[in-house]
Amino acid sequence: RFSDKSDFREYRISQTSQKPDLHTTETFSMVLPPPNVTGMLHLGHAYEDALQDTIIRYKRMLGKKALWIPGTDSAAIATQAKVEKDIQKEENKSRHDLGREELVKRVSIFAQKSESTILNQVRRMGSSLDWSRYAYTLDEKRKMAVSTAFAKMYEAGLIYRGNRIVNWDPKGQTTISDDEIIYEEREAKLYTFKYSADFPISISTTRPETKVGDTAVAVHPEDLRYQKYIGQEFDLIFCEIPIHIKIIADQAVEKEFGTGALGVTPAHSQIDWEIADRHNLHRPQVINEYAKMTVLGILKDKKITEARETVVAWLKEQNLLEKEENIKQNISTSERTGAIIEPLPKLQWWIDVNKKFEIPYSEIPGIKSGDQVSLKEIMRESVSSGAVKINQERFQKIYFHWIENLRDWCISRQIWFGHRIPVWYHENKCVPVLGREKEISKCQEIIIGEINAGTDLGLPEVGPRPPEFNCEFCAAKFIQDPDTLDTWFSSGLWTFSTLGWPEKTEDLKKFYPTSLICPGYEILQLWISRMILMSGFHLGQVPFKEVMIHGIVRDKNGKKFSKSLGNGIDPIEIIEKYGADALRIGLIIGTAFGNDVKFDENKIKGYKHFANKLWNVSRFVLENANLEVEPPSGIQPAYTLCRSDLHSTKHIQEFDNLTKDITSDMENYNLHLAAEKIYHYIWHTFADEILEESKEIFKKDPESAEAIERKKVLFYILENSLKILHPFMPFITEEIWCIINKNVNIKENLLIIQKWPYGKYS
RNA sequence: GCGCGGUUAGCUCAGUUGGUAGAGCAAUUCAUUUACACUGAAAAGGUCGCAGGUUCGAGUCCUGCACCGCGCACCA
Repeated sequence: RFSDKSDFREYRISQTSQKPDLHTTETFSMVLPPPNVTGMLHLGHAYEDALQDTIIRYKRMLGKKALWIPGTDSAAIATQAKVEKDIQKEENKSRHDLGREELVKRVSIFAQKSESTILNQVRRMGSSLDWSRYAYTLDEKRKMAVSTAFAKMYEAGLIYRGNRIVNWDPKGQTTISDDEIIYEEREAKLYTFKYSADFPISISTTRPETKVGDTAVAVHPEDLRYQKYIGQEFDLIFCEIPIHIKIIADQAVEKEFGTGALGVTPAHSQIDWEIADRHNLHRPQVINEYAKMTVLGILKDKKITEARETVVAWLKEQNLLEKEENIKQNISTSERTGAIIEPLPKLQWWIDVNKKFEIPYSEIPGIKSGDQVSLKEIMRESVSSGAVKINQERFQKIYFHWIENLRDWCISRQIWFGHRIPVWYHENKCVPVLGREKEISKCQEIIIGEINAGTDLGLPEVGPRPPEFNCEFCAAKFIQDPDTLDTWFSSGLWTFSTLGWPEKTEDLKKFYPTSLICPGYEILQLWISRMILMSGFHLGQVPFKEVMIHGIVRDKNGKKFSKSLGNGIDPIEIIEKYGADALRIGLIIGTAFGNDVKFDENKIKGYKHFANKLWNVSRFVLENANLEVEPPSGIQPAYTLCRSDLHSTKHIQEFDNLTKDITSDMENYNLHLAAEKIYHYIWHTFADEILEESKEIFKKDPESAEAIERKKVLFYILENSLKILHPFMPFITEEIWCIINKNVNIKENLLIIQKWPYGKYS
C-alpha cells in the first residue's frame, strides 16, 4: 500500500496528528474540497492538497487544534455519465437496458474503486487529514443530512415543485442548473422572414424550427411601426402546421434587434415563457427530450438540425425568406456532456432564492434572529458583512455580480445515481408502478400530464424516510419521486454535514464555522455560494470565515488538464520521479494565490535537487557538529541542550529576522513567498556561505571555543529551518528530524507537532 | 453589451503600504576526487504591453488604447 517507509511514516503521523493539545483551545478547521469519484486525481488536486496541507501543518505547529476533514463527492451526473459511457462502449447497453437498480449498483462499484485510488493519491501527497472523520457525500450520515435539509427547506416554502423552462441536456437526459452551462461562441445564421405572405410583420430568428411553436409576435409597446397591429390575431399554416398568432406589446422586446418584432415561442425559450406568463398565451411544446420535433407533417420526428434546414427550404419555396445573415451567437452547452442545451418546459423541483422567510436563528452580521430574509440576502450579507472574507477582491466582485443575476435553482435531476429526492407520492395518484422500476419515468410523465391538466395531486410527503403508514382510504402505499438531487445540493451542506449535522455534535460546537476553505475559482458559484446559502439557512452561520481561492494547473501549452484532451498527468507519476516534497514546493513557489500555474516538470526537478541539497546540508551539520548528548530525561531532544547558552551572533540574527519575515508571509497566506525565502536561505546563505566559512573554522581547530559556538549555530539554524520547511516538504524534513533526534522518544517529538519558531533571539 | 484579471529577462513566473528591477529553468565563462556533479564561482540578459497624467520619485496610483484570458448578460 505504501511505496516506501517514509510514506508509511507520514501516513502514520497523519493518523495520530490530531491528538488534542490540552494547552490550547484555539481551533483551526478546514474541509478538503471533496474530489469527485470519477477516476483519479490530477495535478490540480495535487496543487490544492499542497496548499491546504501546508496551511494546516503551519497552523498545527502554531499550537492550534488543527482539523482538516477528508472526503469524496459522488458527483452524481459526472460519475453516472462516465460509467454509462463505459457500459455503452463495452456492452453496447444503455441505462434503460440495465434498469435503475443495476445501473446504480454499477456506478457505485466504479465510485468505490475511484475512491480508493483517490484516497491513496491524497495520502501520497502527504496530506495530514484526519481520516477518522472521513466522509462521502452518499454515505448514511450525509444521506440523513441531505434529506433533513430538503425537508426543512420544503417546510419553509423555499423548495417548490414547478412547471417551468429548464435547461435540458438531451445527451445526459436530465435537467441542469444555470451554473452547469458553458457558453460557447459560434457562428449562426439569423433568418428574417414572414410566417405567411399575408402576415403583416417580419420576424428574425436563429431557430426557424421552433417557430411552429409560436403563439404570438411581440413588439415593444412604444414601437411606432407596429402600433396598429397590436391586438390582432391570425390563423396561419406554417410549414404545414396550423398556428395561431396574436400580436402583443411587451417591454422585453428590443426595438433595435432584427426587425424589432419577436416571434414568441413560449415552450422553448426562457424569455418567451416569461412573456407568455404576462400575456396568458398558450404554450405548445414542439421539441421533445431527444431534441426531436414532435409535430406532424414534413417536420415529423426530425432532429432539430434537420428540421431547421427543412423549415428554411420551405420558407424559400414559399418565397417568405427575406434575409439570411451570419451572426455570432453564444450557445449554451452542458458542462458535463457538451450537448447543446434545449430549453423545455418541465415539472421540476426548485429552490426559491428570492422568497422571504423568517430565519429562526442568525449569527450573520446584519441579519437578526427572526428577521424576514431571502436566501439571496443571506448569500449577499454573509460576504458583504465580512463574516466570510474572500481574500482576493476580484473573486468577491465575481461573487456579488453572480448574486445579482441569480435565478431560482433547479435541483432535480433525471439521473439515477445520487441522493434521491426525499418526497413520496400517494401510489394511486401515480398509476401502478410498484415493482416496475423501468416504468418510473413513465410515472413521472403521467404526473406531469396530470399537473398540466390541472389535477390536484395533493401535497407530497416530504422527509428522510418513506411514510410508515398506508393510505387511510385505500391502503395504497407511497412511492418515492424518481428524480435525484443536483450534486451541489449535498455539496452545499459539506462544511456541516461532515461535522455530524443534523445532530448537535461536539464537533459542530468546537469547529464551526470552519476557519478556511481553499477551492479553485471554477467552483466559486457552484459550490462556495451554495455552502453559504445552506449554512446560512440551516445554521444561521457562515460556513467558513475565510476563502482563499486558488488558480488552476494548466499544461505547458496553457491548456486545462482534461480527460477529453488526454493531457492529464497522474501526480503519482511525478511523485515517483521527483518525490512528493518536490512536487508540493514546486507547485507552490512562483504562483501567487488565485493565479493559474503552468506545469513545468523541470521546475519540479529543480526542487528535487533542493531536497538533495537539504539532505547534504543536514549530513554536513551532523557529521561536523556532532553535539549529541544522551538526554537526561529521555524526552528532551538532544539539540536543545546546547541551545541555552547560544549567543546572538550575526547569523542567528539574520536567521531570526528571516523567521519573522516568513511567519508574516505565512499569516497572510503568501505561501509562495515564504517557501521561496526559506529555499533561498538554505541554499544560498546557509549552505553557500555559512557552511563554507564553517569548514575553515573546523579545519583550524574543531575544539576551539569558536568552533563549538559555530556548531551550536549550525544546529540552531538547521533545526529551525526544518521546522519552517516542514509544512512545504513534510517527508524529508520529518526524516531528517528523526535522524537528528534518534535518541529521544520520537513518537512524542515528531517534527509535525513541534512548535513553530518565532525567532527568539532577534 | 457590462464587469474582472493578465501583459516584467529567451521560457515559467514573483515583486505585500510608491523609494536603485527579482527567482527558477535555459544559455555563457571558469573551477572540480568537495557534505552535495542533484556542485560552486563569475558574468550576461529587462524603455516592467503602448500613450498620457499625479508625484521629488511609478512595475506599483489615475485615464485612455491594444492584445490574451475569464465571469455575467444577451443569444428574437
